[in-house]
Amino acid sequence: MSSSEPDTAPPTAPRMDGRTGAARLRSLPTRLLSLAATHSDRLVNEGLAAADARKWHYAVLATLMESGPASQAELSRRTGIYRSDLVSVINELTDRGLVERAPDPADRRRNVITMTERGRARFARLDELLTELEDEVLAPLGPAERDQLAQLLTRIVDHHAHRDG
Amino acid sequence: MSSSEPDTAPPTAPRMDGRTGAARLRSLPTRLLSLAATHSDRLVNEGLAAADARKWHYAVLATLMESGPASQAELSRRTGIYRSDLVSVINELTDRGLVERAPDPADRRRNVITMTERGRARFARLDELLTELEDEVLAPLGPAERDQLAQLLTRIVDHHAHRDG
DNA sequence: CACAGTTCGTTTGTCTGACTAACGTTAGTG
DNA sequence: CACTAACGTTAGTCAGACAAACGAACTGTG
Repeated sequence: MSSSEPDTAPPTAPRMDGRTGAARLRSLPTRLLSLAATHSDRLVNEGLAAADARKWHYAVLATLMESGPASQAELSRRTGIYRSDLVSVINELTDRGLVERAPDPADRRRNVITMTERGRARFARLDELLTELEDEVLAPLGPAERDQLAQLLTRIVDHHAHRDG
Repeated sequence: MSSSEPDTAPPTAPRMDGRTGAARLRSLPTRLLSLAATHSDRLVNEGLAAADARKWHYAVLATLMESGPASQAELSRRTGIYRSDLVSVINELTDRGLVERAPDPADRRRNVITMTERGRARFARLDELLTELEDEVLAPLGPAERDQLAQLLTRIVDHHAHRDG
């Protein structure tokens, strides 16, 4: 128990380290992921809230920016926002005059969401703001490390995205 | 990836890349962090739920395992669980016979939470389970990459933990 | 053409996690 | 002894992720 570990390597990889108890707890990647995301989300949400915006606003504007007008269902798919939650997001955006919601004449089930000029300007503002916020979140990391982190996270996200929806 | 990058480094670093719109959206580290944490949390929660447990159960047991009996306030500080939420967690653990809650004779405001024998066995079980779940979450990454990820996340978490609570 | 199945927008509601407020009890401190 | 602070607890807010269902509209098949 004190120190000598048998050198017979266990078959299926041992415990992460020699760690047990709370030390293990502190080093658990899933926990670190949760904590980091919590801090990150808080900073981002506060920053955006101060500018009267939400993450979803940015997500929708960014998508419209790249792909042009789209139906809500399409926006839902591209941004990952549930279509039930998207309703109020579009409401907020129209209230602020950033997008317009109009029935699609070609398919009367759909609404076509179009960006306004104000919307484009707004996106530019939010984009800058978000750059600053990202910088704050990633403050302790250098440029190369930030890239690495992004890459690793992308691999994880892609892997799990393909497995379900 | 291809090869030719202009070596004139811009003064204040430009936009992350040449990315705009949705491509930028998809590469935002804060967003990746959120998504990865969502997937990770879901897997972990489902796995633990199948074993009639929750993340908090593991966190508390791990802390008790390492540091021995503690008051709820102390557990709150060490695990990061709010003391208001800790109440029901301890309830669940006592219901399952994994810990015992007794008033502290030395300070009658406090409860002393002590692990039972069953609790220790339970922790061992959960620890194994969590190892499997971690493995599932980090499936697309190799051992070295997992370490890197853990390190990067630790830096971020520590940085932001010191800044507030 | 008719009918079944699907898609779309929307409303409503659930569940979880992070977090605040307040209250009675108990300990220390000047 | 009066004050303040810590403790456990209850209750409640707020946001995000997600399920269920519904009417309206569209699509494909026979």
